[in-house]
Amino acid sequence: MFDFDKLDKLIHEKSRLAIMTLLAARSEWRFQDLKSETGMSDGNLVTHLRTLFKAGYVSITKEMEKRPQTKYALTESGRTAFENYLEILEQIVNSSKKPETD
Amino acid sequence: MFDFDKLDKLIHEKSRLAIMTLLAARSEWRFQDLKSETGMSDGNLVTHLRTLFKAGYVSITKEMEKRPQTKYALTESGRTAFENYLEILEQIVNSSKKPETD
DNA sequence: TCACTTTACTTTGTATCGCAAAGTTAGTGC
DNA sequence: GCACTAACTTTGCGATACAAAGTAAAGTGA
Repeated sequence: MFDFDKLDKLIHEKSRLAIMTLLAARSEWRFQDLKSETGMSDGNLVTHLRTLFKAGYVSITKEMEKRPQTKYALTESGRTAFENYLEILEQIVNSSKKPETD
Repeated sequence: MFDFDKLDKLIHEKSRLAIMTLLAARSEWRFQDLKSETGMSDGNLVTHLRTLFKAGYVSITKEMEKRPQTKYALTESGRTAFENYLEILEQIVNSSKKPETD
């Protein structure tokens, strides 16, 4: 069996999994783009981003071009955590596709 | 992007994911074996199993050989739900391994 | 027979968390 | 100054995971 406890709880949550997947696919995201892509409310999104930020998984860059703009990106540690998470997912997927004979 | 909303909330939860993975790998499980394998408390385990049962994902069979024994198994619908769930996981894993250039 | 154990379940209480809605702050353009 | 927007913060609700303790029913051992 896998160590399901190793499934990073911070990532293993639909909303944050969506965010992490987005962040992993592109180097940088503006708040508004994340918002429209995920369809989350401001408060909800910002809370999840802060959670990921506190964990060190996401970096926050504030800029002031025309309007205030905040950009979010994966940190190294975030990418590592995400990759580890994906590895466990992969194991689950693979093993369940080829069930062991008992 | 994937439809993360399609990630079956009943399955996408560490404890129940563990249970579903076990149930998918073997045709039948006794309560005690699930308990020792997952390390969960009675109350917690039975609650998760009942949740899955209510969703129609798990069947419960009560027997009386020596001690009372309850056996749990995946239903057809449970297996389907699990496979659908795995499919989304797989998409996430695959896409994140080969990130699209933006 | 009676105490004890085991299985499987219920109840209770706590702590956490997702989420929406509404309010807040600060900058921009007119 | 006023409307508008970005990006928060606050508040409150509802759901839920989980542990711990209690319960019921059946078997076992003395």
